[in-house]
Amino acid sequence: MASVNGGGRRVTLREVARAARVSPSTVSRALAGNPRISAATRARVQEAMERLGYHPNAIARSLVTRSSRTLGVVLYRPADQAFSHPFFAEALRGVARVAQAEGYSLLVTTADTYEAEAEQCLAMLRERRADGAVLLASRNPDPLIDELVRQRFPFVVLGRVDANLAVYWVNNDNVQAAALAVGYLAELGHRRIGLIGGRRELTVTQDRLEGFRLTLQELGLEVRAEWMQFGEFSWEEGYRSGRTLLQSHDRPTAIVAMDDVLAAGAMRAARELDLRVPEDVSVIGFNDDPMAQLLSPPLTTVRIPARELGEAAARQLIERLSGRLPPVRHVILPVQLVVRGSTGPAGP
Amino acid sequence: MASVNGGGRRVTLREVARAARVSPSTVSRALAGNPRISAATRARVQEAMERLGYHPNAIARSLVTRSSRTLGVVLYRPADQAFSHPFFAEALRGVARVAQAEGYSLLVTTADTYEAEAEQCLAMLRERRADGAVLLASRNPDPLIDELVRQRFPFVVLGRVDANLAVYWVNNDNVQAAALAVGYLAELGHRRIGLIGGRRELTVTQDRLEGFRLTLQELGLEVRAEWMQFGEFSWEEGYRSGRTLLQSHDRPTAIVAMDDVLAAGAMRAARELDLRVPEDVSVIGFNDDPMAQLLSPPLTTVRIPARELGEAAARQLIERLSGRLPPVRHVILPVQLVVRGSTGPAGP
DNA sequence: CTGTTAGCGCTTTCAG
DNA sequence: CTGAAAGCGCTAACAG
Repeated sequence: MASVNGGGRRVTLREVARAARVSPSTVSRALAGNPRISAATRARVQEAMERLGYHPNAIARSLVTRSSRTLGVVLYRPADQAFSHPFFAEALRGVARVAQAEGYSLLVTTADTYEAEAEQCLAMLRERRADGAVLLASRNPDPLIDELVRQRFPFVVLGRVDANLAVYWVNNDNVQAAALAVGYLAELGHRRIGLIGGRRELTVTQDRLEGFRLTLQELGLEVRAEWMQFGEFSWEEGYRSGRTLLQSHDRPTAIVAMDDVLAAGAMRAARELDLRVPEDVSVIGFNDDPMAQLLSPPLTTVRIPARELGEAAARQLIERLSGRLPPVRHVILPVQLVVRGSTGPAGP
Repeated sequence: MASVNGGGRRVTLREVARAARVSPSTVSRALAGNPRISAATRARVQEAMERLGYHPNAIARSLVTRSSRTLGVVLYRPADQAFSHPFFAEALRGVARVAQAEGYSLLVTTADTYEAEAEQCLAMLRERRADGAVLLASRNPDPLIDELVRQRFPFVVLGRVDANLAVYWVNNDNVQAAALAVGYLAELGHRRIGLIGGRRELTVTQDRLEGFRLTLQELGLEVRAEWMQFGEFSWEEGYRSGRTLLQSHDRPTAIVAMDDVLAAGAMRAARELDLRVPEDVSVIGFNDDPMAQLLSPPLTTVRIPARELGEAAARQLIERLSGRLPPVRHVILPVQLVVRGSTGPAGP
């Protein structure tokens, strides 16, 4: 952490050049590690840089290279709780890790509405603040994605995208993930299975819903509208939905919650209604948030590799930016059923 | 989301000027809302900008204004779990909200070690990628803070800072917060009180530890080294520490965990050892993470206003950057005891 | 191997 | 009220 220049004026490349008695371009080359430069001059330049406490101005460099080496991250936050949601936090961590390893910075945008979010994301790219973007979710339809495609901005989506669009995305098979959950509950003997879902415009909700319905139908089980509730990905919504499902006369014996946070809310609702988990009602979540094992009973869940998804997204985006178009445009990561204590055999 | 220019080349201010038959400076003035410009020309320029789909290049602007209108956020992450920790997530959300409202972007850095974190933070500022930084935690001693002061970079710390340094910070009174927790447990009749703390180099740990000890001494209660455990702010550490404390022969009847995540781990340890909470052991946490109310029993905790702290930090930094030095350099936000089910009277 | 010459796209005096 | 000129700090041909 050695430093020299004490606060005020910054040292410029020009001054280093003067001090080292070379031209600016030579300093620039030394900076870039250009091999076409003699060991002697390189040393002189190095010495001058250190003596003067020089640090290159990234803004100036960006202006000429037309690259900020910055990745924009867009958090869709319909409920104004994006950072706090464990899934997004983990995904973000994955993005951050890869970005950092590749020498990229992260510019994070947030907004209160989808429209504002979209506008900010576009502004970030148009104004050259970021070289590309990773969208931490997708909806269907998604005007932002259409616009990004039209403007030919580089971006990667964490989620599903209309197959007609030539867009990079990373995802897990959410249809199959939901099938896994339903299949497991059916194996345990459950025949009345309820659902607590996220916002219907999100592709993740749509896909898991499809997996849910298809599997119920395949197994010859009932798909009842009043056993399905949708809302924000918050525990309050899970709680509200849980109460609704569990208070109905003909209540389900098992609940598939599309998110561990929703599942936690549902479990709380069950407790308040004096229903035991899993004896009276089984609950299964998605994600395998760290919190899942801390609930009592510990939550059975379909593990979604959030961090890995974020890492894969960042990696794809960076490869795309560096011109190496990866051979595949899509990455699908596997999910895994994690059985814990919140699920059990159906009652008689 | 209207757009014209289709992907490739970007429209520059110069081209707008040409199209509107004015000079570049006039376009620049129109952009800045400069009043010294006639309504007619302004309209012509506006029209040209829209017709060509012009968007100013933030990088070029930054180069000349010497400001990126970007705030750097530094996440200290000794345990490589910063994003995922509810407290940091909430604080970050507060920072993001204010930044966005004031037209600032957020550049987030992460690293695996404290040293790397510090280096990246300095680089961010030296290279002019960010105008200032908010540090989401503080340690004592903290070489990064010393260096930032020496380099006269604008920054705000969320935490306590050596009183000799003229540094902006926002914090809560952690000594008092811990006193609140211990006082409450003592009121319930507990006389053997254990502690699960975070890393000892963090000021938050140091302050809460001081409040813990002082209050025990004032109340004439024992301060036993073997009743105090320290580690990362992770539930695994809370679990490990909880087991250690609760397995000792002469175990405490109450535990102060310096963080809800630690408390959750401790409660899990209690459950595994067949100790009931709160009948056999009371547990109290800090923060009031959303998760706190989902645990069973719901967690008693000292609420720390994480989001408000983040907001205050961002606000201070922005005021500092805009030259309006706020009258106070420090902000202290109040905490609040939230009593739930994890604490109860001491056994006989 | 090194220097010279032009900019990157914008803002900002300074004249008019 | 508007334009001309001069950079912000750096990189990148193109010569030598």
